[in-house]
Formats: sequence, structure tokens, C-alpha cells
Amino acid sequence: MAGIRAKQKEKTRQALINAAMNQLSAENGFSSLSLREVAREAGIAPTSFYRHFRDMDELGLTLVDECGLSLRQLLRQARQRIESGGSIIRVSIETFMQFVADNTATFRLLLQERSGRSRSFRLAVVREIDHFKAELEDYLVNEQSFTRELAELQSDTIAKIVFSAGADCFDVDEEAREIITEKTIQQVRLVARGAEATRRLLKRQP
Amino acid sequence: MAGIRAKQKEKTRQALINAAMNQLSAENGFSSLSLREVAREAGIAPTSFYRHFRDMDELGLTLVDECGLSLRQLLRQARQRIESGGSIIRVSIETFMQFVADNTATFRLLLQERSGRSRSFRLAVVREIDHFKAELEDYLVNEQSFTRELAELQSDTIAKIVFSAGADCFDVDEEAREIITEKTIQQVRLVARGAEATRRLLKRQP
DNA sequence: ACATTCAGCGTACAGGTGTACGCTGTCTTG
DNA sequence: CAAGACAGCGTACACCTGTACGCTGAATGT
Repeated sequence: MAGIRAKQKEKTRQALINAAMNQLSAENGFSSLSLREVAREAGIAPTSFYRHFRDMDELGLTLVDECGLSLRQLLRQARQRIESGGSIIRVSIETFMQFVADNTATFRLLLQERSGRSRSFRLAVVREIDHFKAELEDYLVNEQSFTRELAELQSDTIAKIVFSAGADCFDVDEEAREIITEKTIQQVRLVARGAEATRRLLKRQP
Repeated sequence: MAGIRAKQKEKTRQALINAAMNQLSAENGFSSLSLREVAREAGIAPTSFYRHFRDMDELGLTLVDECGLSLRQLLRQARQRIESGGSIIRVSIETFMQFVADNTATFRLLLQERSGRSRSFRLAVVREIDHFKAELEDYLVNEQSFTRELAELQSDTIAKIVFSAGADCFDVDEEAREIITEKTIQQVRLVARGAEATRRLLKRQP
């Protein structure tokens, strides 16, 4: 039951996924990428593609899922590292930016399909971003004692800032990326400060 | 010299632009839209397309430019209306959201090409967003007496929030759009409050 | 051992794509 | 009024696309 067969299938499936990612990073959006070319780069016949995915869209959704998943895992690791001291904002954002640098192709897909193509694509992306927001929101409620409402407003704001900043990194070199990272840290601190001020404001006049 | 000829040319040029916008709004990203289909919808032969644009990319860049231009005009009008009283944040954001609702197709193009396709596309979009930020930044310096540095940080943050919020409006009905608008107003106020707090902080320890 | 499953292949087809080339008829200019 | 510019057309071509269909050979289940 080792599945020498299933193992090989999984291998070519990964080859397809990698091929798609490569062709994405080269240039061009996901929609302008062809089944045939992806199959060619993966080293299989065009018609064999269908043994793995119903169509290109299904492959695309897989990419989105994988991207979101590994981002979340990375951030969770980062948060654990923080429990032994360190600025949560700095570490989280540095981790995020490193992720974007290492996964430019898929992250670009994420942002691009967020406002494009089919509805199912958009929903998939929204789902990933919602995961991100939810974890941040919980942190703000549990560790920083914000009200649900204010935590929700804050986490949504931060998500918008951070994902936009990720997009700003696409065309730039490492040096510029560090500048953007520092700027983003400042921006998130701006929001945190604003939320803190709002909390105090609400305490005085509830 | 009225140019009955030039007039006709401009007319079909607009027809091409409109056709492209229509096909954009239907679904699908810009890159998956074909010269032939655009020409067909505009009512001209495919080969006549070249009398107006070198290729589809040139048409796309034109769309981006027009979108940014009319957004800026609208916001400038809104700011004039404010001089006779009213919350600048509320009016600006409501105007912005109305613009997105009225120009979903091109605004989607803007956001999509921001993180996609060719470098020249991305730069064009960045340019439009920079215009937006610059006008906001000037306002913050001149009318609210912020330092350049803090105004820059603030305007960049707000631009990120507002453009992201615009993207959130794509799939939703009018009711949900109003909710998003209100949320965005709160978020921008959060940032403004954070910037205010930062300013005070810096005054105490410069 | 044999029968079944199934990943991958090759062929084939209908349809779409961008664009080169040369023509037409009308507006514009001299 | 003649000469030229030029928007738009039709034809033609080479190329790429998705996918239907049936086959093969090896891994698997009995």
C-alpha cells in the first residue's frame, strides 16, 4: 500500500504546479497561461493534464490555496518565536515580506486574482485573506484585550496595508524592499496608536 | 478645418475604448481579451484596429490613464464642495466609492494590472496612485500642518486602505457597499488619530 | 496467475489568434 | 478640380488553443 503508483502521480502533479508557478513568475497573468504550455514544461502530454485537474482554473485555485496555507504557517511560526521576546509587529511584517520575496509568483497571483477573473477565484483569495485577518484579530482580542469590534477594524486595516505593501515589492530590489518593510512597520504602528487612542476615547464616553 | 475626418476617427477610437471596457466588465482580465473581439464589438475590421493603437497594450495603458484622470478630477471637485463645510474624510471616501461603483470595469483593470502583466502597465498604475497620494499629502501639509514626513506616511497608508476598500466593492450590492464605505471612513479616522498622536509624541521628544 | 485500473501518449479536429498585404472610397489639401 | 492622404476592408497565412477518442503498458487487486 506504499503506492508506487500514487507516488508517481503526486510527483507529476507537483511538476504541473511548479510549471504553472514558473510561467507565472516569468510574466503575464494566470489567465494568459495555457494548458498546453504548462503540460509541456511539466514534461507530459497536453491531454494527460486532465488526469490531475479538471481545467486550468482548478490548478489556479490549488495555487491560491497553497500560497495562503504556507503564508499562515510561516506567520504562526513567527508568532511562536516572538513568545520569547521581540516586537510582534516587526517580526510579523519582516516574515511577511520575506515570504513575498520568496513566493513572488504565487503572491502576485493572489493579489491579481483578488480583483479579477471568475467569482470562485475571487472568493478563494478573500478566504485566504480572511484567515489572515482572523488570526490577527484573535491575537488583538486575546493578547491585547481589545474589544471584538475594534480588533476587527484594526486587523482589517492592517491586512489592507500589509498586502498592499507586498504588492509594492514586486518590481524592486532587496534594498528598496527593506525600505518598504520599515515604512510598513511605521504604518502599522500608526494604526496601532490610532486604535489605542480610540480605545481610550471610548472608555471615557461609552 | 473642423476635421469631419478626424472627428470620425476619434469616434471609432472611443468605440474601441468602450468595447474594451465592456468586455472587461463582463469578466476576464485584460490579458485574456482579444484584439479581434474588441474590434468586432467596436464594429470595425480587425486590421483597422492598428489605425488607432499599436497593439492591445497601448489600448490598455490608455484605459489606465483615463481611469486615473477622471478619478482625480472627481476628487478635486469633491474637495471644492468641502470648502463650504463638511467632513473631508467622509466626502472624499464617499466620492471615491461612488467612482468605483460607476467605473468598476476600469478600476478593476487598474488594481489588476497593478500587480500583473508587463512592467510598463505596473508603472502606469503606480503613477496614477502616486498622483492620488501626492494630492492628499499636499492637503495634509498645507491644511493640517503636518510635517512632510508624517504626511507622506499618512497619505500612503490612506491610499492603501482606500484602494483596497475599492477592491472589496466588486462583488457586492449597494447595501454592502455602504457598509464598506462606513468601515473605510472609520479606518481612515483611525489612521488620522494615530497620526495626530504621533505628532504630539514627536513634539514632546524631538 | 490473471483481470483490472489508470497515468500518460498520439492523433486529429474545429476554432480562435495576431498581423502582413494590397485595395477602396472619401475627405483634405493644394 | 486634381492629387494625395488615410480610415477601414477583405483575404490569407501560420500558429496556437482546448479537448475528444482510443491505445499502451505497468502497477495493483484478487
